[in-house]
Amino acid sequence: MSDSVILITASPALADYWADSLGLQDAVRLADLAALNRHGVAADSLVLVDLAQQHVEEQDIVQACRHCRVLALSSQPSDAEGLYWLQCGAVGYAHAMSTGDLLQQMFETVAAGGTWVGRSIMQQLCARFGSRLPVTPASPLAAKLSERELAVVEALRQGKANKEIARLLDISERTVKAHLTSVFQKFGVEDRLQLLLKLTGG
Amino acid sequence: MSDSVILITASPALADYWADSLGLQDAVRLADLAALNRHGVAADSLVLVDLAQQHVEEQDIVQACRHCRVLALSSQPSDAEGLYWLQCGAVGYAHAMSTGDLLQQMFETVAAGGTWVGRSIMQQLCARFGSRLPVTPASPLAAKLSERELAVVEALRQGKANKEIARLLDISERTVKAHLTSVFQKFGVEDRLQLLLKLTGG
DNA sequence: AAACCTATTGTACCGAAGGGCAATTTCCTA
DNA sequence: TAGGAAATTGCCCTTCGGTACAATAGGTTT
Repeated sequence: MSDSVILITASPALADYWADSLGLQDAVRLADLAALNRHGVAADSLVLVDLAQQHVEEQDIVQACRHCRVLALSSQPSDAEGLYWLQCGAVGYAHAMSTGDLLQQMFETVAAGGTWVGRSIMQQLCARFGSRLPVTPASPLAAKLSERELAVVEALRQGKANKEIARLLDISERTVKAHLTSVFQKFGVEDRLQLLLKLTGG
Repeated sequence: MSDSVILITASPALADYWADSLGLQDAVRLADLAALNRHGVAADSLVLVDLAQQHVEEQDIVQACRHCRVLALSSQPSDAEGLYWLQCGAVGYAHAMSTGDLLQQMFETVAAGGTWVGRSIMQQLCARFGSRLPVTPASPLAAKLSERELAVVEALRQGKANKEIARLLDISERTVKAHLTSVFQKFGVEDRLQLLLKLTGG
């Protein structure tokens, strides 16, 4: 079981709803994430956060998620918002006014060490995961690019600069440029930015 | 909830264990995924698959996951295996001999439309993003940008150069640079390439 | 009114990116 | 064995990207 539960919302009514649904009348209540980080709480606490509040700093989210299990609850859920919080380290994301059953469900799931993620978001997460996989010799890219060019492209995909790529592959920066020039031609683009867009389907 | 439940395992004992733990004495039992795809089942069925069996074709997995909610259960769980199945579309992954409580937990989670993912796997899934967060108007980060900065970012998204952006917005190239410098700071990146990666999520 | 924020632009500097021209090496094929 | 493709690198040049140091103007907040 979790050491303690913290409810974070500016709305007393919402906190009441959560507490009633989950049987947590004695849960700690705070106004915002900043307060959580300022005062600190027992490590590994379970934190329910109402996303209605504005001005949530990314740093606050990351810090909170590092120390506690954060369950993000939005009054207007969207996949984008959910992905954002999950990437910051939240272990669950759902509608703030979910039914008691669903809240109970999520609560038990995360309490058991799992992560509660809606179907749509999970699919997006996996889709991105797939698109991030390194280019394999089996992909259509390989047909056009040489082995070395592929290596350079892979590094470029990570946002690396020519100098970094050179160090990475243990070749001179000039050679990196040579490979890139070749790749640009094969793909009909003018620079690394357009290449990246072409690769990632932007 | 689910239209029907299918248990896929070559081990009758394991099928019994699942059925007992979840109170599904009347669940359909099949030997392997191929059988599921061959005969077909009610769409959106909940499928528990024992991963002990060898030679599971990726195509079979993907096809099964497209039509049903697949809960992958391994006798020797590993993050790599879990990630593989989740990528294929599974909605859950855990130890095949998990405690009845945990099985029940997972079962209810996926029945509720969620996804059961262990902590370790979730972290890896998120780690694949690195520090790159997809930013949409729904994300808190986008709210940090001014109207003008958003316009510049939008153009950058198209792979446009500073000079083009300047013409597009009818401002000087210097102003474009000013806006970009501001955006870089707000997003914690060093150049347009990293910004793009952060925006598109790779 | 003073303080402050945003948008705008200029000049200037520096490093990164991209490419032209040319040379060398290695490895594979006709 | 000669020819060719791929990889490698150097030198030099141009353009682009990013920033430091300012300055001006309009709008908002206190």
